[in-house]
Amino acid sequence: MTRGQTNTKDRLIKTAKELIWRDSYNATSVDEICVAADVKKGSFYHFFPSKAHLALATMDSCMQETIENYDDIFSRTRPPLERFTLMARHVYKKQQEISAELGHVCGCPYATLGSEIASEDEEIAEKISDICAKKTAYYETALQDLISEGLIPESTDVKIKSEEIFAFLVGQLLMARIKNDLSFIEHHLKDSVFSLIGVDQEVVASGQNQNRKKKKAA
Amino acid sequence: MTRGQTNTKDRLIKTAKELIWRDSYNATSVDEICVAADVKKGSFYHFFPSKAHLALATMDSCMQETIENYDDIFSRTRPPLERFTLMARHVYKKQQEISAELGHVCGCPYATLGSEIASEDEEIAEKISDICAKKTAYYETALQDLISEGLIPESTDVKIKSEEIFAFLVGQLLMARIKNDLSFIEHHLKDSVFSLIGVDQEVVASGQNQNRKKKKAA
DNA sequence: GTTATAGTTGACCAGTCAGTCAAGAATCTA
DNA sequence: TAGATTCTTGACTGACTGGTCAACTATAAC
Repeated sequence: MTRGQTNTKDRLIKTAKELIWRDSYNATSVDEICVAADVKKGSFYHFFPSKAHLALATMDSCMQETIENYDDIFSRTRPPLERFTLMARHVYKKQQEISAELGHVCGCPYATLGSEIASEDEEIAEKISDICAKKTAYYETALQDLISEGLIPESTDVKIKSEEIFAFLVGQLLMARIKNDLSFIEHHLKDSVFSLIGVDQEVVASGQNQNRKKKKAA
Repeated sequence: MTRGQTNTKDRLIKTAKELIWRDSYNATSVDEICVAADVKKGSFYHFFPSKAHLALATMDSCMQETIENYDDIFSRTRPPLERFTLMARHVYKKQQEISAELGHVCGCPYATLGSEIASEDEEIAEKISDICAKKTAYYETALQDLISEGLIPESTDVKIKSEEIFAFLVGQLLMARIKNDLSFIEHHLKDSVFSLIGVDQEVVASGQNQNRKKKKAA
């Protein structure tokens, strides 16, 4: 073999993602990852100079997936409120899926990893800060569009508001992980986010009616 | 010595609290705790049957402190909004203090520990769920009092709203830990919580003016 | 002063940790 | 076919892990 013709590296990343996400970084050993991925330790260190570098690679992989999903969910062709509705549903679906697969609610992979080693590994902490900035950028655009449509006050500080939304999601996901319980996310996440955004639910409801009427009329 | 005349156990708890809070549970070894507390390993296992039991003890210690603070902050003799104002200030002060002492923003000790080992140690996960319930109970009472005073709508679901507040705080503290930056908490936490509660800032401002007027009149 | 109890000490254990390395196998290019 | 490159293998290392233990000391009650 000369170049990238095996999937060893991908297998390592996929396995590590699951094990670290389910348990934690320090509770997951390189040996454990290797056994689960059916890769010998020597091969591991052929692809990654250290365990921390694998963790970075898993985050890149997660982020790539996130971007694909968010580019769709937060597409500017959608009405801005629908974007948040879709996001809330997506969060729940994803968590349910992972919970079924790994046997435990896992929460936000970035936050879990970051909480654990942010104070010890600067490179990882920086990467997570970067990811946070990328995610809040989606919210910012949507909030700006909400202002344009007159659904939230013009005085709204979209920068601050989007950080609030992000922190709220991270917090809810963390509690879901600790309690191993997705019911709040399933039943209340959307409304909570809407309330946090500061959008008037009645206005929204009437707005949706208008849309329905328009569609019917068309 | 016959009984409780040394402070070895307390020293272990205090040291463990700091090290686990700053780094993480799995990144902090029993040896490390013992050296930092100047306690021999044999003594450690005289007081605690396992490392996990020490972690439980540190949480009890933290919670005791929290209760002392919250019993004051959330005293029903205070106007309910003032309780949240004081809480926001207390969170910042506490974080600043710990950050100065340990060299890094540490966030919420329960959430950090819980995020790391909730999926592996049920006893700890349960204890954290319990702590969460105790904290949200303070919020619930305050929210109920806000309803009584007509500052938030009667339709407010205090159970859900208090969980939202809790998750929001946990999320903000987690981001502060990852970014090692307290500026959001310093400058925006109070207003964010108020906005989340759904209290009208203008009403509040006029209400405070009324209070001032009353005091001046008295 | 004897004895029971509480606390201390440091050597010790088996297992695990992240990481190394030299030798070999598989594939491409020349 | 020869050589270069990429990947694989498994044995190995030294440091560290949580935890044990028997001997020891300090204290208080009798």
